[in-house]
Amino acid sequence: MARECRCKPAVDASGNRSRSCAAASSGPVVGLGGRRCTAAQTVRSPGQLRPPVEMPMRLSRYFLPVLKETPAEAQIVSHQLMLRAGMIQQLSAGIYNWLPLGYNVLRKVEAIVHDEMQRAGAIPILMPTIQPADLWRESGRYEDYGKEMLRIKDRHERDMLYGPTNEENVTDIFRRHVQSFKQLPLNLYHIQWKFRDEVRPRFGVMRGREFLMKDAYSFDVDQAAAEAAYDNMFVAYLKTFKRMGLTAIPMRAETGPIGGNLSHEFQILASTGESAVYFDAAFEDVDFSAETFDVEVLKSLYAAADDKHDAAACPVPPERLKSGRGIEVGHIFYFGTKYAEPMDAAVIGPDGETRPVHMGSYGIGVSRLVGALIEANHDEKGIVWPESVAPFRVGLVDLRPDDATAHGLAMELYGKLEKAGIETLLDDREERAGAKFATMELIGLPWQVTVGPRGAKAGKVELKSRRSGETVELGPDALLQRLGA
RNA sequence: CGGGGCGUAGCGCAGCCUGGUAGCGCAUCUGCUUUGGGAGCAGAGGGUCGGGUGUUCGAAUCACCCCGCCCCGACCA
Repeated sequence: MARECRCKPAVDASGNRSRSCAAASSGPVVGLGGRRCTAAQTVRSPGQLRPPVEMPMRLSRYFLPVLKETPAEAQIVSHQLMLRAGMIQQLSAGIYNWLPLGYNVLRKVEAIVHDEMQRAGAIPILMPTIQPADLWRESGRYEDYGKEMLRIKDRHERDMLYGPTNEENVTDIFRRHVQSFKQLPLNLYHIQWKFRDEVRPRFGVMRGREFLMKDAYSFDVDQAAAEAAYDNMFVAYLKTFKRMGLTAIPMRAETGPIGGNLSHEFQILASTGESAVYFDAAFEDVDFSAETFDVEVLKSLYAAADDKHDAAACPVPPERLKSGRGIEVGHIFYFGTKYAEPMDAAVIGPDGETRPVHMGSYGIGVSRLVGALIEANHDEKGIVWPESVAPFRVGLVDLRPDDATAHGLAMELYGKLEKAGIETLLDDREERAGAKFATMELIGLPWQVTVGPRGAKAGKVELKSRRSGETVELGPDALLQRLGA
């Protein structure tokens, strides 16, 4: 793990929320409309919209506690930047508060995962965080799981637990309602908080004790059908990560406490990743933007994390072997009847015979992804969000709220961006130019629009790409057009 | 769970060894000046020194116990 320098110049937090500019008090504070569909290629009916994850916002009225200084406890860059950008705040070891900016990103990631799961045919449900121990005794895992499972008692001294995963729970749902192969295939998923009492939580949300996870569970009549369901999820994962601007390499994996004999983990490549990974150069030729994939080909390509990689036994010739660092963000399993048998989840097949259902489970670390995204997208100045998960798309810098021309133009643009439903964060604080630019770069919004007296006089504003650093001067109309307003 | 370290103002730290009742930078508040890359000057506010017990005339400082957090290792979405 790359460690950042821990030198600490004696400086600190630039404040949020300086007084709001009196001159800026006209106009609506928050737009009610302006909901953008995060899935560019999907059109949802209004009934399918989830609560808005972003609204135009002015910084003087927002809650963005940015830190000028890197807190001592953060070791890796994503943790440092999440703290500095006011995204999260630790409440206890491995347990975090999600502040507005971080929560925005978390919901963006969540929305993409939801969308891709449903496109793949999985059906959303919601299972509880607290589960009765008896259910886990049925599968034998109450005894097997070990100290990672947080065991608690209710007031009646009944054994309960804060779920580290939900195989038993979903199997119980299944067995109570499904009797026939005709009701298959079925894939139920949810996005819910989990708790694993890690001995040593670290790296911020990358390895917390409480974490948000998407877990899907497939039910099929036999192994062949279950493996098709597995492949279906395999492809959905590639699409999901691609949509977040990440390259995820599927690797053969151990099944651990989930069990089973077929498993892949998905590692995204980031220079500061937790483990070294080795993979066939052929992965670099894969078009992850594709709609369809040849799963058999992808499964056959070599890829392994360092603990499973043996240079001597590696089937890939050295000149075709690539290496990098990876972060595990997803893990899929086929485990057959491991839970169905002890828990008596069975269906009647076409032949009239009753047989245990074949299952698989498919996890994505949603909260971990927020950290992983930063590991894969940052520079020395701060975060560089991919557009699909950015907390706001545009950062509008009202450079001099006291300059009538510049301020007027900034507010006009803000109003138009708001009306067009473009997620915009307006920096209307009474701060110096440097502080405003530094904040924008730290929080990493994809597009920065600077409106200052210099340009405003000539009817020009500045548009800057956070990622490339490229800057263009253009008029307000051209700007709005560029941003799709 | 083994080994190590740290808890002093919102953040980052000094003071502790050698006990005498708390300090620096940033942030915050007020005023003036400044204003395209984390401003300057002047003034102000803010701390049961993680908690408890003990030693002492006196404890941030010494001793013991507890709690919390961080790092290395074993373990993991």
